[in-house]
Amino acid sequence: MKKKFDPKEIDEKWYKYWVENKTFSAKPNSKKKPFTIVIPPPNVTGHLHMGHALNNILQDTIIRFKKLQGYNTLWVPGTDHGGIATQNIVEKLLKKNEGKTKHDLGRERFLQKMLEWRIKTGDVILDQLKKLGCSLDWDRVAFTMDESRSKAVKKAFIQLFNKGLIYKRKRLVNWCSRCATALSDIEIEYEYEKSNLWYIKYPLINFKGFIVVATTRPETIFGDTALAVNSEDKKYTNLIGKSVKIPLIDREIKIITDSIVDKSFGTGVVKVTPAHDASDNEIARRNKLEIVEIIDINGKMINVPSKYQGLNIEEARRKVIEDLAAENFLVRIDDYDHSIGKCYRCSTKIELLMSEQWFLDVHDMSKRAIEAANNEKIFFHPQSWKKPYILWLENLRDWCISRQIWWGHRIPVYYCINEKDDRTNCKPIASFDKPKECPYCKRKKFIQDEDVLDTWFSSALWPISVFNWGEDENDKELKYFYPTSVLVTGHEILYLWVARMVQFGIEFMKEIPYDNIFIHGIIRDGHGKKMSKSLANVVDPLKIIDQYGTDALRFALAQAATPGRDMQISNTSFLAARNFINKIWNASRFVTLNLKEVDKLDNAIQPIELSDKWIITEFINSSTKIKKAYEAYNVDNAVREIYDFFWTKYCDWYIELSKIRITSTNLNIKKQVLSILVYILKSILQLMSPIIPFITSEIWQILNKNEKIIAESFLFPIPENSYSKSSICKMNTIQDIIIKIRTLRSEMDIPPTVQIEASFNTLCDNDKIEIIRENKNYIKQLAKIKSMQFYNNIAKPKNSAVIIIGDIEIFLPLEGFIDIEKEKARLTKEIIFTNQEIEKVTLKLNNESFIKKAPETEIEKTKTRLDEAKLKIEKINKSLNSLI
RNA sequence: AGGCAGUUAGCUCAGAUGGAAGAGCAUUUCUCUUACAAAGAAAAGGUCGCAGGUUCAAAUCCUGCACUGCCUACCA
Repeated sequence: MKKKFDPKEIDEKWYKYWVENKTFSAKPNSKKKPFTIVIPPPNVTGHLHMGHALNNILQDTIIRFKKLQGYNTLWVPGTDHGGIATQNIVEKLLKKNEGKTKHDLGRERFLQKMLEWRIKTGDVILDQLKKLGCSLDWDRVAFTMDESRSKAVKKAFIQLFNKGLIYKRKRLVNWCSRCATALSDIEIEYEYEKSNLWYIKYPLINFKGFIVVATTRPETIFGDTALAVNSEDKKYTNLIGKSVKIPLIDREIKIITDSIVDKSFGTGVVKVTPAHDASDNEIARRNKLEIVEIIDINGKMINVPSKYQGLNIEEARRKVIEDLAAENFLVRIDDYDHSIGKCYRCSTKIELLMSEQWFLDVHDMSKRAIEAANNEKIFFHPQSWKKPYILWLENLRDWCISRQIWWGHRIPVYYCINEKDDRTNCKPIASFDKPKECPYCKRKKFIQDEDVLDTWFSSALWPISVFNWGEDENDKELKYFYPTSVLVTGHEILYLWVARMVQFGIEFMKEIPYDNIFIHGIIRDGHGKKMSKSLANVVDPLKIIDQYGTDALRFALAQAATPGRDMQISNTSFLAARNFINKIWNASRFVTLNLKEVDKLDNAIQPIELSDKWIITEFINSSTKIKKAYEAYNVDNAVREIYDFFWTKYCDWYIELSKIRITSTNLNIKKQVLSILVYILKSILQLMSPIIPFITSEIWQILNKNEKIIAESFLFPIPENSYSKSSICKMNTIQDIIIKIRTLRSEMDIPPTVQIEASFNTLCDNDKIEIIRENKNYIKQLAKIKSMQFYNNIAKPKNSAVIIIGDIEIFLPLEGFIDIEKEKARLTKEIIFTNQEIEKVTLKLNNESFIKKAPETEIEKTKTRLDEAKLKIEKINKSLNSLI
């Protein structure tokens, strides 16, 4: 083994091996249970960021662990075409490079450009996933717009269409004028913005005076079709049913009532603009109001006086305010902050406007998706996400699935057209290809709907489309691998994606797409800020890999990933992880170096000494915890347990103690301890391998030479432990003594190189002293003790320090080192500390209720504490007296 | 406005079923002891956000409050 661990070389070597040997390819096998994950497909434009790294490392860890357990595991890779986001990028490039817009090229040539670009840029992110070590089955790379996935989309659409669940209707939709497309409700991000409330007079008709309305959107007065007040608002009771004139245009509208109106906001009067506001639209529906559109899809004013016609919203607002003020309609302007919807892809302000769009009726699907969670067919990890999921589904409105962009799955709906190329009145037809003949009018000419589907429509089909549902519903692979086992995702796409997959899974497969939903947190930087390009606080995982190695990155992320909690991650986390990886390397090096000197090891382990039994017992306990943690997707707990066991138990104690036998000239003794060193190392390597596959693969291979690689091995069974509790107890006694001697040495400034003597004194021999006698080599080795003597009831030798453990006194004669004053101070401190303990425990024991109500074991424990403390005080006092 | 999470050592975080406060990093002191100075040994550091309550016993359970973050929402 090399002295220095070089991750780069090892990472590359092992990934290449896995790919070449198809280590992670899976086929249906009726004799084995499947465990399946489909990757949340990253966008084709994507570059690996920390969020991806975390998400995929967690998936990889889970799937690798399941493989060790003997499951037929499959992890399906793929990418998403990414709709608007991707089109935006290519549009920008087109503008920059050729100065053209997509319209200059036309739909077909623009799509051609997109495809060219896609081929050129390729699936960069998939290559980056390889760098992370992801155990994906690379023979199955899927893309949401490839042939099979496209078939699935069409098939799903047609089925829903024919069921009457997809319909086209003119409705109020969220509109991004920059992307020139409709967006679904959840594609909007709200941001607080400083704005104003403008108070505008609406003159009453047939009466004197006016009514004042507060609004954030003065430019929309042209679209008002009513004013609304709350019927319980006494201020306005006598105005209900009266009419007012809209300022600047003098159109007449009525004052109506609606319960939605908040008496206490503004003046308690709402101007109702049904074409451009969601709640106003509701009011209009309830009150059968007219709808006047005044903003078009380009964000320009329409149906307004010519001086405003064609202005954009900002301009129109400025002008309207100016004119209102000039004509004395403006009463007051208040500062007002409110949240404004913005496009989640380009941050343009969203306009609400009337537009004809395709909608999917989600009523029944939502109901079934809610049932699945309520009936515990789907488990959330952590559970707290179940409620938001259900709440969201309960309030879900029909999904606007059409987008007015070009990049995506074109809606497979065809309209028959007449000789003049105008649409006929025949019902549109949904079909895979252009129909041959209209079933209604027998015409043979058709045009296809111009719109494409929301990206998330194809994403929602992902768990079934990757198994070729589009081509064959009875596909062998679909039958075997679906439903998948777990979905691993961040909470930001719970609604956008997860809930919809459940809906579609139940709709098309009659079965949920996965049994478990594992939701992890978002990664923040060292200061708790969300990582974003604008804040320039993005940490590039590839850079971390470069700096510290892939395993270090993986380890740090896995450790931070407490389910459902956002996490801060900074350079020190990676540094600490790198140090641990390094520790694994060095400890393994110690084992392999010594292995060289013996020819062959027996496979069977022979625990002989206390430390052997102890480490095996500790390993059994730890490995049980680690497995449990993996099973529950608590990867962070697994990491912690691994870290603790390996570093503080295996390295700090067992390896150190093993050196006594390792250096023995008796080869059998050496082999005996080596067999256990190797056994534990191999076992813990297996348990580590899901998190840090590279270094564990390498060391495993060095230890095993011609055996199967670690990724293809099966977890060792947990050995039986007949010596469990006592070995831990005994070892703890020894450790306690060693630590206390070390502490004393440190306090007395005795250099580590100086060996000292120790006398153990008791009133009578007991179990403890027996254990110490049996394992005195351990104390000698780790506490640097030259020789140990055992006495019954002797006085403290002169110039010696004392350590008290139960009824045992350890005298350390420290000629030349001991500083009497220092020792006095030390013992006095001990006394104070112990007295506090006595006080606390006595108080507890004097409490009658405690004696009466606490369980027996607890009382016993407390009594023992008191006895020990009293004994200790007595002995310390004796020592202190002898010092004087 | 509602919902959900968080508040534990200087920093980042662990702490099922209530029974003596834990880790890593940073700090201090020793040590190149034959795997490892990216290390070893040791020390210091906490009225577990605040206020009540339940209990013999609360970081842990309950209630209220404060602050932070996220999500949802029709406040014009």
